[in-house]
Amino acid sequence: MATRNIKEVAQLARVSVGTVSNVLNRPEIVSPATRERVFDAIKKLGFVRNEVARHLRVGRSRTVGLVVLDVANPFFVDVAQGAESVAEDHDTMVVLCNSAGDPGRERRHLDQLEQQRVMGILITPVEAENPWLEELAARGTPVVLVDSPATGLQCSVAVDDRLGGQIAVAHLVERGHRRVLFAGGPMSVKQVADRHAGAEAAIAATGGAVELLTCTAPALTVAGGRAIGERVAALPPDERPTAVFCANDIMALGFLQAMAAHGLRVPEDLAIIGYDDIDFAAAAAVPLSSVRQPRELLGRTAIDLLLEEVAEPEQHRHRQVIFQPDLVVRESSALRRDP
Amino acid sequence: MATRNIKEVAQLARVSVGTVSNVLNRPEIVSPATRERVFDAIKKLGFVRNEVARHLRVGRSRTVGLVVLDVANPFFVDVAQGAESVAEDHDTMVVLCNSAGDPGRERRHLDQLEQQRVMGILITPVEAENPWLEELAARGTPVVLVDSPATGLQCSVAVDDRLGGQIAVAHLVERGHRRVLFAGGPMSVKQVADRHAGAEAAIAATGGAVELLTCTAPALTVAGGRAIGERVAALPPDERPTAVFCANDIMALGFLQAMAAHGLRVPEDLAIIGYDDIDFAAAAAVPLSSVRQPRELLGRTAIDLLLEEVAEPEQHRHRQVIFQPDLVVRESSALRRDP
DNA sequence: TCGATCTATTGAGACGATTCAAAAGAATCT
DNA sequence: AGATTCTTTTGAATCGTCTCAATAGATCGA
Repeated sequence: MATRNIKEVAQLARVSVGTVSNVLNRPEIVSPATRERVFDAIKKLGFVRNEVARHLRVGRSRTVGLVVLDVANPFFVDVAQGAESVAEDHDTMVVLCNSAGDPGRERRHLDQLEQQRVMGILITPVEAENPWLEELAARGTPVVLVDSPATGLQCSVAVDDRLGGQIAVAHLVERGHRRVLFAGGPMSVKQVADRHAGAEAAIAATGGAVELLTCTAPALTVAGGRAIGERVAALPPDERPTAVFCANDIMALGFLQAMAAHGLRVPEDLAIIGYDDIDFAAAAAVPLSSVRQPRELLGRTAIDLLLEEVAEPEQHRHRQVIFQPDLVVRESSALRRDP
Repeated sequence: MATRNIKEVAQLARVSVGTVSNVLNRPEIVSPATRERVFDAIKKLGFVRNEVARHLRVGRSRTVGLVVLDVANPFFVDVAQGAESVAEDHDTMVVLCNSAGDPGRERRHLDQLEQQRVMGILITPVEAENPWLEELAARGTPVVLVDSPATGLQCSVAVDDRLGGQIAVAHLVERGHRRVLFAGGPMSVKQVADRHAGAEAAIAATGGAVELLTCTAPALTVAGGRAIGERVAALPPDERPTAVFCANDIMALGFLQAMAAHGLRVPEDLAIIGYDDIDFAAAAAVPLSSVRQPRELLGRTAIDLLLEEVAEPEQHRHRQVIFQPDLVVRESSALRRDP
């Protein structure tokens, strides 16, 4: 009930409010005796500094917003943890927002964050083209794109998704598969489109020897993967692909569930490879092959770029950082088959 | 760079700041003509309301903090989603903070949230006894305990963990196991202690026919579960338990990995049951039996209680809501064995 | 003892929005 | 027209903290 303010502390310690503020912010310029007196008063009253007022006055916030596509996807949790580990060292708070792939929710979160005058925003945008984001940046909130390459107007941190798609499918081709399915989500999601493009490139390199099917779910979720799995299981065996490349691991887990439910064996009847290499991939019914991304590093780098921009807004040059993915082969795609 | 304020808008629209504020907050009392003029000015300037100043003046925040034990545990992600779904309807933001089971981190998050003068805090505390939390509440920030029963001084939402532990172990006993291991974490975590107590109760009910071993890891993580699994695998077969009850699902997944790594079959050599029934449990190498908790409901109820307290602080009576867990039997404990 | 320096403390504006009593303007009635 | 009521608009005060120029007090040298 009783939220004390600096004035009450000043009164009790018999000093001016300016002195209390000094004790809080530059204790070294205050004489030890008064400092002690002020600390006592603070403790006695249970005074807690009002960061809202401070922020209003100082004009600079100590929180950054992180807007992710799906908090239920451990990939983003790891990205968030990477970001938070750096933020912590800078006495900064990361607030995690979930757009859940919905542009409306994303927009609402961005509005809120801008209204709160956060120090900056890290975001994995729902849609590649986002004029709203550029306006936001133009109005003065630094934005760093995460897991999505920027066009030069902003900083970004990403992993080469095209390359990732390529090494995934090249691996399946190398294992002897001649009929490969890409199980993805909305192509409007840049990551999906890029991974698909990589897959196509790998197929093209075979000179027509391998066929690529494409099937998309409304969202990159366990349910989405399961739904595609159901459709595949329903196909006559000779039309069925022998391998599937899922746009991410949680879809792959869903796909795997569908296979199990229909008695199809992985990798004997059908090989699976996912994307992200989340921890649960290794613990799946059949340990999943996957394309690994440096998840925490992604988050750490993103906030590094942001802090850099905030520290020196004038001489800051936007940068696009790109990491390389790599392949992790596990049981789900380990089998070599004769074409 | 250019963050406009209400004054600039007022200037451009040739009205007073009071009128701009009215347009923003009670547009109906402003004449249509001026309202239009103000909206135009807002759009032209790209004005975005400064929520910080607003909050300072109004004294009430539109954000609540949610401090969880482990964001990497999908259980808490689901709780968070439940909370957020309700918050959204009240135009409120949920900021998710991860204590990662560390009292220091928890404390720092609480400090920050209090300094930000959040509307309230939902928390799964690291330690059962937490005087700090009570002081915080006494100073005026409403607190609701999540997944941890309160003593009456606060609101809380929990699931009966003792009952959960009991039904889990009773199920194993019923399946014929006579040597059961409880794989837990620090007993200072209330949930762990309660589930363990439930397990003991189920054992006691057998009148000495069944033996309970207990083994704890430093944290309720995949790695923790794997570590305990390693130790179990290293035991001579006749000393090995035939069933294990893990304090949560992610530990169970780790335990399962260790079994697979050492060629022990589940459930033939050893049955496993977890806790939480996270989505990944059903998708595990061997689909996991688990004790299900109403995860989203937990989050929704918690924020309901908080909003209730905030709405009517005077006549609010603290309440302790308790839900019942239930058993989900899957392959990992399906086998009946002869004692 | 009187300045000159240096150190500690003070207190009056900001910061940007909201509120509300009061003023101004419009509309209605006699 | 003048009085009365109703509708709009105004602008000063406020929220809690920080900043910084100004002041007070202490220390030192001559």
